[in-house]
Order: sequence, then C-alpha cells, then structure tokens
Amino acid sequence: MSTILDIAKLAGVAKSTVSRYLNGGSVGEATKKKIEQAIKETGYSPNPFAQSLKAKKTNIIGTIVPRLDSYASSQTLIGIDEQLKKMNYQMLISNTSQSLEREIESIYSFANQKMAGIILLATEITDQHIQAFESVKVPVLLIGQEHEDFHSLIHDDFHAGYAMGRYVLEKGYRKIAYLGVTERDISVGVKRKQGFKKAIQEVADCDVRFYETLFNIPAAQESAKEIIDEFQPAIFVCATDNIALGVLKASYSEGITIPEDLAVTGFGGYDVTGIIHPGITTAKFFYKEAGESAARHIVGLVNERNVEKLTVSKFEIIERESVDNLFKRPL
Amino acid sequence: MSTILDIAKLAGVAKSTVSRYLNGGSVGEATKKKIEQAIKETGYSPNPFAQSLKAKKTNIIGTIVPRLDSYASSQTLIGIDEQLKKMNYQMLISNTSQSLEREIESIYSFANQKMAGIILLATEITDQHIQAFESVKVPVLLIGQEHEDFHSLIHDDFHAGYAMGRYVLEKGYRKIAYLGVTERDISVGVKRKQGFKKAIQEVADCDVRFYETLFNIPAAQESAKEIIDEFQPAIFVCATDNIALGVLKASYSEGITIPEDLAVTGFGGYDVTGIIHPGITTAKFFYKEAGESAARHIVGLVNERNVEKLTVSKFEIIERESVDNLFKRPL
DNA sequence: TTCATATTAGGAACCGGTTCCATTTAAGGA
DNA sequence: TCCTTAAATGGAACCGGTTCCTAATATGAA
Repeated sequence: MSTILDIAKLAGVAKSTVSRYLNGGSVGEATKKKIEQAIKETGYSPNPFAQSLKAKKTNIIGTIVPRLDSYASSQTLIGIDEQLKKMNYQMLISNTSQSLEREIESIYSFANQKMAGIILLATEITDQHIQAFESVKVPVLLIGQEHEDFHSLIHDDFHAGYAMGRYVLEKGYRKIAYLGVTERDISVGVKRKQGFKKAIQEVADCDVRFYETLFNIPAAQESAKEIIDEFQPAIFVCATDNIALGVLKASYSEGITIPEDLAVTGFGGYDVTGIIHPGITTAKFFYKEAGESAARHIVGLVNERNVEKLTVSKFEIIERESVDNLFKRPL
Repeated sequence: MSTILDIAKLAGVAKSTVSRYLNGGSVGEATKKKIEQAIKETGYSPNPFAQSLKAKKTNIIGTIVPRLDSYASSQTLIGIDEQLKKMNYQMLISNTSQSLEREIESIYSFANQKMAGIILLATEITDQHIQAFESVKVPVLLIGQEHEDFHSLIHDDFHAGYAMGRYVLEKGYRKIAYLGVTERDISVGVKRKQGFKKAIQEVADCDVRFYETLFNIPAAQESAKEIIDEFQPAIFVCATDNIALGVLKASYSEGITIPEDLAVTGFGGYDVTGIIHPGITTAKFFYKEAGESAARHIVGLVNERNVEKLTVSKFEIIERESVDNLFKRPL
C-alpha cells in the first residue's frame, strides 16, 4: 500500500502539497498533473485512520438497533444506509439483541470510535440512556420513541391508533379486544392505545377490553387463546403485526375462521401480512422512508444545521381480508 | 477526551510505560497502581485510530451482504455478530442492495479500511470478485457459494435437494413441477436441483418438469400460475421458501386448496413458513449457526491458523401441512 | 563486596495523514 | 521598471498511540 509520501516523491513535491491537492487547496496546474499521474500509477488511496486521527472525527454514523431480524429494523436500516451513502457518509450497525445494557455500551463505544453521529432505533429510553447521550458529545437521533431532550423521528402512532379505531368501528365492530404491549414502550404500548381509545370514546355502546402481551408470536398466540375463551371478541385489534399473527395462529388451532368468526388487525405493515392468506388489515408505517429521513436529519445535526427536534412519519391503513364489513353481511 | 499522555502525566511516568501497562509489558507494582488510578480518574480509553494507524490492522471483520431484508441474511449476520463479539472482534456490515458492482467496491473499501478479514454472503462469484480478492491481501470467507480458490462455508444444498426429492416421492407424488432459479447461482440454482434430480432418477414413472423463475414472490406467483395452467402438477418443489410463498399466493387466487389439490415445498426454513397456514414443508438451513461457524473460521484465518477450506453446514427437512401423504388418502 | 543479569522506566522515532507558517515565485498596478 | 499582493510550495509540528533502544535500578550469585 502506498502512502502520501510515496506519491510526493513520485511527483517530486512535498507531501503537504499532495495533501493540499487531495483536499482542494491551492496547487498549480503543472503540479496537479504530476500528482494525478502518480496517484494513477500507484492506485493510492488515503489511510482513513491517519485521517481520522488528525481530524478527531469520522464520517461514520453509528446506528444502534435492538434486533436485525425484524421487518421494521431492516427496512429502517436500508433507508438509513442508502441515504447516507448518497451523502458520502457510512453506516456502522451495532446489534444489541434487545439488551438495554448493550445499548448503553454501544453509545460509549461509538463515541470512543469518534462516530460523527448516533442513531438509536429506540424501544425504551432509560436514565442510563440519557446520561450516556449527555456525556458523549455526539449528535444523537432517536427513531421510534420521542424524548424532549433529544431529536427524534417517530411514527405517527397516536393517529394510526385513532384511524384504526375509526376503521374498526366503521366496519361495524363493537365487541373488541385490544391486545397491546407494555407501557414502558411509549410509542407502541401507550400512543397506539391512546389513539385507539379516543376513537372508541366517540361512539356509544362499545364493549372494549384491553389486554397486554409480549412482542413475540407464541406469547401473543397464548394470550389470544385465553381471551377468546373468556371474552369471545368479534375482533382483535393488535398493537403489532406480529401479535396479529399470533392471533391468527390461535384461531387456526381453535378452528375459528377469519374473518367470518373473528376479525384481526395489526400495526406495522410488515411484508408478511400481505403474503399470507387471509391478508391482515394493518396500519402501515414507512420504515424505509423514515430511515432515509433519519439519515438526512443526523447529517444535518452533524453539520450543525438547524433541524426540527421532532419529525413525525406518515402511516396508511391497508385493508385486507382479515376484517369483514359487518354492515354488508347477509342477515 | 483524555490521551495516553494525560495518563502518563497524572501518574508521573512516561507514556511508553502507560502503553506497556495497557499491553501487558513489564511494569513495576507501584507504577501499575498509579496508572490504574489515573485511568480510573479520567475514564481514559485508547483512541482506536491511533492504534490502528500504527498496527496497520483492525480487529474488525467486514461483512458484505446482498440484502438486509431477508431471513437468511439477518440470521447469518446475527450469528456472525454474536460469535465475533465473544472473540473480541467487531463486525462491520456493508449492504450492497444486490448490486454486484457494489460488492466489488466493498471489497476494496474494506481492504482500504484495514479490515482484519472479509466475509461475503455470496450469490455469484465473478472474475471481478476473484481479482478483487487476490489483489487485496485480506483473508476472505465465502458463505453460501463454493469456490476452489477461497475458503467457503456452504449449506448442504445438494443433499437437501436429494432429501427433499426422496421425501416428495415417499409421499407418493409423481407429477412434479420443480420451480428453480438461474444457474448462475450455483448453490440455489444448480446444487439443489442436482440433488433433487438424483432422487428422481432412482424411481421410475416420474413426470417431472423443470422451470425457472426469479427470487421474488410476485415473479414466482406469476410463473406458478402459468405452470398450473399448462402442466397441472400435483406438487411444486420450489428452490426457495419465497418461491413457495409465491406458489401459495397463486393457488389462493386460482381457488386451489393446499395440500388437497396441490402440494408445495420450499428450501430455507424461513420463519414465515411456520407462521402461516398451511405451514410449508421445507428444508431448513441453520443460518445462525452457519454465521457463528463463519465467524470462527475467519478469525482462524486472520490468525493464520489452519482452517479447512470447505465447511458444509447441516439441514433438516421440516414437515408441515403443505404436503399430504397420498398413500393415506381415502380412495 | 563486587560483578553479571534481570526488571523497570524513559526517550525518541514512527505510523500516515493535515495544517500552520514561512518562503519563493508570479502576476498586476503604479 | 519597481513594488505590492496573491498564489504556490516546502518544512515542521501535530494527532495519539506502539515499539525499539538505552539507561538506571534492583536482584542474586560468586
């Protein structure tokens, strides 16, 4: 591997001149030619460590993600990555396997590695997170959770919840099981439910019960089975698509047909909800677009441009076969 | 951020002594104490760029992946990542969005960034790949494709194909559509088919036709529709789970019931094949375990230990509802 | 006590860039 | 033609570590 000094010697100039050439300083035409020639001959390319050492900063955005094997994560990462590439930044992924402790470690580790900025695909913001973000002097952007102290990009969980509530009511459903998750997850556990509740409160005669389960399919399946036995809802409104899939599995094993005997909705817009049969009605979020937007934001922050503190990403209700129109049913 | 010089001053020693302390050289007891104390006070942690600049090497394994949003990719990445962490290495992901050109770029870029080793989740090995690997002096490991010049870890596509063939025949199917992919993908397009063919050749009276489609679900759905019209197979043996999902969609829209009117099998063992109803019979590969194994291999190569050139990862046939037992059907 | 040999510690060079500063050269104005 | 000013270039210091070499100190054997 050749160094800047090799180029300098080959071109017969000082290495400072080569450096200036590379970084757009003032260099004469004749010298430019010689340096270009030397670089072409050797295939020289600067050592990024030497550059970062001096600059005390990289052009890398560290991205902390709780898991790699989720539709939301991978789509978001793809969006971030593609947009960063366009802006000549790199993305470095740290997968924490849903360990909050590893999240904290990653923050410090990214700071130590002189990342230009940090994006956190957040599930829960603890005091430790806040302390870590404040002690490292690196720009930070949260995705998926909102926090007053930091820049964040969230999905419109509240309005998605509201729209889903309206949708379900308009289809004629009144006996509803809302299958949510822990309230420690503000976006998924609180906001979606609040939006949904608001829609419910606007009509009378609703029999709605609220339940809580975990994020994974088997847990949701188990919960659904119990709820079906005790409450016999006409519809499950699930806080995530995975939970909806759990409900689907439960209904298969109970011999309940969808949507005739039981309707189901989800949140997320995961690919799988459209692949399976019946397709699941869901509130689709635009993860990839959100990732792209996040990339632009963090680069804005890195370059100390003015960036809105809170950005809200859109959603869309996708109608599929898992919900029937009760008003159109033959009597 | 404090530097090694700050620590040296605080402890009243030379910075070379601090460096020796950090790297396990000979340091007296009293000095050790002082340095420990200074490090604790400042929270010092070495600048990785300065270290890498001198060492001309990092402890990072660059991993090139054609896409992030596939079950196989994400599981493999998780396996690599977890194992590397255990061995005190880091993983850096480069997503190429299925562009071969970007794959080549990534190889050179990783070399330039002094990666200790490179793992490529390969789909196709071109001359450009070979040239790139040979010109950078970095250890390389291929996953998913085999090449005589490089170390590789592959799934046992041939035997999985054979086992799937045997399975299908044992269930009594004889009118079979094999829905494969391009032969440029040796593992998926050639090996699986060859294994399957071998099984077929062992029995008489088989009516098997071979088709080719793309990797994505809509394309597979389209192909399946045509094949159903022209050939009316009793079963689709699909080269990937995604293709099997396409067949499923096609049969829904054609009003064909699975497995009564048409059976389907896949390869891969994607989560979704077990979530949906009917579940898809598939040859499951152990992506995460393969990733872990790959991590151990590349680290072995980096440390110039002797590593087998070719490793074959296991598979398992998972029986689900998408295939019937024709021999047990009532007449 | 003296000499040989380990241990321990410090100083300086080096890794490969960037940047500041001083000097030379060229160009333009008077 | 001479002087001022701008452009082009080289030299040296610096970023924060590691490592080699040498010197000082301690240890143990004779």
